[in-house]
Amino acid sequence: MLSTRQLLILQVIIDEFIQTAQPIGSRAISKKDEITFSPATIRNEMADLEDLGFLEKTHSSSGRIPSEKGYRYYVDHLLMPIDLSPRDEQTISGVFNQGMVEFEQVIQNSVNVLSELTNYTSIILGPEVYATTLKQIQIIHLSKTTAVAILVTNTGHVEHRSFSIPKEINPLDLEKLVNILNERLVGVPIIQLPKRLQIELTSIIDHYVKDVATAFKYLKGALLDQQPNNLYVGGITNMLLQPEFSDVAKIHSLYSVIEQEETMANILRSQDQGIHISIGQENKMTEMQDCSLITATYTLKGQQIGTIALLGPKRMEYSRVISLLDRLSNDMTKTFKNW
Amino acid sequence: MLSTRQLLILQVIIDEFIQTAQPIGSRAISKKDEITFSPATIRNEMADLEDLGFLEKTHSSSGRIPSEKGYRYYVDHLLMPIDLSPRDEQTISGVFNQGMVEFEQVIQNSVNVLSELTNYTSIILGPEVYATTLKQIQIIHLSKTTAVAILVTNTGHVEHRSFSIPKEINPLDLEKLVNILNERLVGVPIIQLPKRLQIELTSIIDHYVKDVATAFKYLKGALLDQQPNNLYVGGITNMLLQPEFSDVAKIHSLYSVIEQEETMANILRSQDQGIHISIGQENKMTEMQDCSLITATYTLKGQQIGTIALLGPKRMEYSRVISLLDRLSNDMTKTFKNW
DNA sequence: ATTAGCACTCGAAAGAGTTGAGTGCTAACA
DNA sequence: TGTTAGCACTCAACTCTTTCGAGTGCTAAT
Repeated sequence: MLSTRQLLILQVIIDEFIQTAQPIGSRAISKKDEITFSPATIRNEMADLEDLGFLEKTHSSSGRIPSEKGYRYYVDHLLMPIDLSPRDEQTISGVFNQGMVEFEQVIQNSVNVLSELTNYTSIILGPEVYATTLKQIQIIHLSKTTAVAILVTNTGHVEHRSFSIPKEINPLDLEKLVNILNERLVGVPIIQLPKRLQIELTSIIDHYVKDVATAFKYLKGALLDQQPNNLYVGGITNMLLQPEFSDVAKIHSLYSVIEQEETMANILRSQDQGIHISIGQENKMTEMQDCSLITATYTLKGQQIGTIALLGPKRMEYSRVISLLDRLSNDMTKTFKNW
Repeated sequence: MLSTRQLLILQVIIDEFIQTAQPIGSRAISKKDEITFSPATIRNEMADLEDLGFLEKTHSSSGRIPSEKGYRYYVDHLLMPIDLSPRDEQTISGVFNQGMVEFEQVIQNSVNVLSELTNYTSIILGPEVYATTLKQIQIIHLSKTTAVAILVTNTGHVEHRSFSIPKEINPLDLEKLVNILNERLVGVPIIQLPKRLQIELTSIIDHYVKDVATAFKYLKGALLDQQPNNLYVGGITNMLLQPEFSDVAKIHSLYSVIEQEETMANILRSQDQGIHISIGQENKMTEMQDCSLITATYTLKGQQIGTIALLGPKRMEYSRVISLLDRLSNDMTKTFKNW
């Protein structure tokens, strides 16, 4: 459908625009080494590319900038995977070779390295609760009337929640109860915990061990209203460096979406396995429609347990960013597998 | 030193400027109910106030804006404490009446309510380590080779850290070790932990229980490199709403300071007991010299254990903000005391 | 001591002119 | 027939001027 020459021109324009954020004119294109024809020819081709919807003008006599359709075509057909630069390679290796043994540490480091290397905003959705299972429940008494319940998952994640112990609860009952819970719930996926606690155990405990029923009622409250916040964001201020966000209003609306953890988590959660790119209007959130979002997933035992993403202007360095995300999601997957 | 009339004019100008962020002219001042004299008189007084350094002009024929000296005088002499508005009152009561039992919850809620009510950025330094003591150490095995060490403080704070268990370590030794540690270290202030671990125990363990020495060597590593991050920030994007920060460069430099948790923590840590106000250049960080920082401290057992702060433009609503901080720090102190 | 009056200042907004990087179109060329 | 040189045209960005008005300081009158 597009001639080789048109593809070449489209590629040059997008590559150049990604670097400069400025409209590209025919003369500038003709100066490129790989371009052997004159500005006039280029102008004709550009006019055609514009008619086809791949390019846009900012005003009637301006150079061209890529349209969203242009980016989409570029990403789908023109992008060739590049190897990571030695520097990127080294930085990432450095992070993953330091022998991290904690989930949050891996994620936190990944968020940091991503935003530092790219100057975009990186967002990582932590391991999904349905892939992690309960390792142990512990109760630790802080005082006569307060205690903290600690929940450890197989991924090394620790959730805790303090609660007050009503007078009518016997500390021994509480201990007994925790033992029962551990017996029955260890290995259960976190996501099933509320249900399991609610239905299965309530009846069992009512039957077998009447005396801990009251204790259970209180402990359940403490265990249930966990809402694990597993969204990690890095390099938010990087957006301020992008010329497309020199407008405070834009920044503000974008930040307000990122701040809505629930919304962002849902967006990342709904991503398919592998690498996925949303350009501009392809994003559902209107506030993100000046941006591109590139996501990759990482897995544990073949099951997708989380998503890493980069948010930047539409003129992102797609090929580099894709390589980075690919490398990072693999490294994460590998790291988790080794545990 | 200043006449009543001058004080009145200074007060009107600052009050007005706090609302509008626009220079105030003599005519506008004369329209105020409490002002009974003519613009010409006001102009004379304003010229005097400017000579004394309390007011500034943005250009030679503009109205006046308060200088930093002006704000300082206002804060020191003109501010009268006001009662919280019913709405503020209600919002804060709502937060503190919900029976929170967890340290982090209290702080997180306080940060949120502060930034929501004020539209400034709120920063809270969590309870200082020297005021919190160790409640318990726990080791939970995740797999044959990995475990997570959990550290609970008397404030209900939980720190955790995964580590891998080298082959040469006997799990039983590890357990024995944890028991020993708990026996000896419970009640020790967190800040002394590294020292205690390092010096006192190393020798004791070497003496008494040779077999756990190796285990200790590894566990120590896991316990020592905790750096509790106890800085909570809310409403960072609020700064974008202030007209004095319509410039992206300013925002960026300000954000970069706030992001340096260590720096911010040190600033908050060095605050005196009670409410303290730093206006503009009074702030040490150059990036914050367009801002005012108002801090209040909260206590546990009479000892100052943390700081809450509001960061905003120099034309902050000082009286309201002070009332809010005062109320909030009291509520926090009270809440912690009740536990 | 206060104020009315007036000349003066200066930023902000609006308009005019200039520049230059870009275009589209036409006609000549290989 | 595809390519290119040439040229008129467009428009944002910049600069320069003008106008406007909200403000001032100063002086003289009350």
